[in-house]
Amino acid sequence: MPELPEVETVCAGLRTALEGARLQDVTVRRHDLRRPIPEDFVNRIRGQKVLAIKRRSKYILMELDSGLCLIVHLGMSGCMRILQGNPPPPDKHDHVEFMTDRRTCIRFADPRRFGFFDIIEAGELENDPALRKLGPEPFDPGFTAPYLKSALKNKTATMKAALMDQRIVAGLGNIYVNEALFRARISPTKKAGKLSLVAAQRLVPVIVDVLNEAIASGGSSLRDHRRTDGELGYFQHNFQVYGRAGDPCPSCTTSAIRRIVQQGRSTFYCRICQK
DNA sequence: CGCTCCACCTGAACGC
DNA sequence: TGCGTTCAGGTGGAGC
Repeated sequence: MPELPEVETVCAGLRTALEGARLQDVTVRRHDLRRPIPEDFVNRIRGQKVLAIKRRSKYILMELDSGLCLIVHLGMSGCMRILQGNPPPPDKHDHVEFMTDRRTCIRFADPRRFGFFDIIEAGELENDPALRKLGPEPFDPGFTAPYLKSALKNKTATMKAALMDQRIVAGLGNIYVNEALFRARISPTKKAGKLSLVAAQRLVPVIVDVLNEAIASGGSSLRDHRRTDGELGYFQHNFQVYGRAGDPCPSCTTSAIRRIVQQGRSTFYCRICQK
């Protein structure tokens, strides 16, 4: 599911429910997620207060008052539900649950079990193997056209592959890479090392825009992505190319949107508008 | 090292 | 209705 905007939307919901609250009960119903949930997981975090909810790329970071940090990744199909009071019986994919001292229940459901939970010392965040290699956040002042051009220098991979690479820029996934390349009129098959500075100057702001718009509309959402309140996000209705194979290009209106496969994933683009 | 491919897992959608 | 096939947002390890 979730690319950066969806994770940011989930974080916003978690902030309201969790910041300043104490994790009174922690329940793990299945340990076999993408990374197994450690045996001592519950004991290490039960009773602790959540100081802050942060986001790095697609990772949710929960800072606890003991100096530990809970890292959560939603994988492809993970979602967080926030429920007040006594929750209904869990269904088969509700794997992890927190009950706070405010009687708020936070439920993690993940049918495909690609998500994971981890606990590290807050001071070790930048050494974490998952976080260490990440490139800049798209909203960082350091994410500029000159940065992007130099990060792509000599790369023979395609633009699609390069923008999916979290070491170049963190947080983009399949949908927003498709949308950003369309808006910047850059072909997904273009060799990344050949990107001109002018094209990079178009690309950087549209990446920021497309993510900001998705966050503003409540996190994109796919078929099965849900916000923490269980409502679907709205941005799915605004995709210009993603999932629109065969439709007329919204820009030139004469050519049809094509679907190709790159790195085993669908790419959608207009062959006329994107060079 | 850079790059591509594939596995991980389940469910939804579609074709016959 | 039912069965088989294909596809899905991410990540990271294998292998070239």
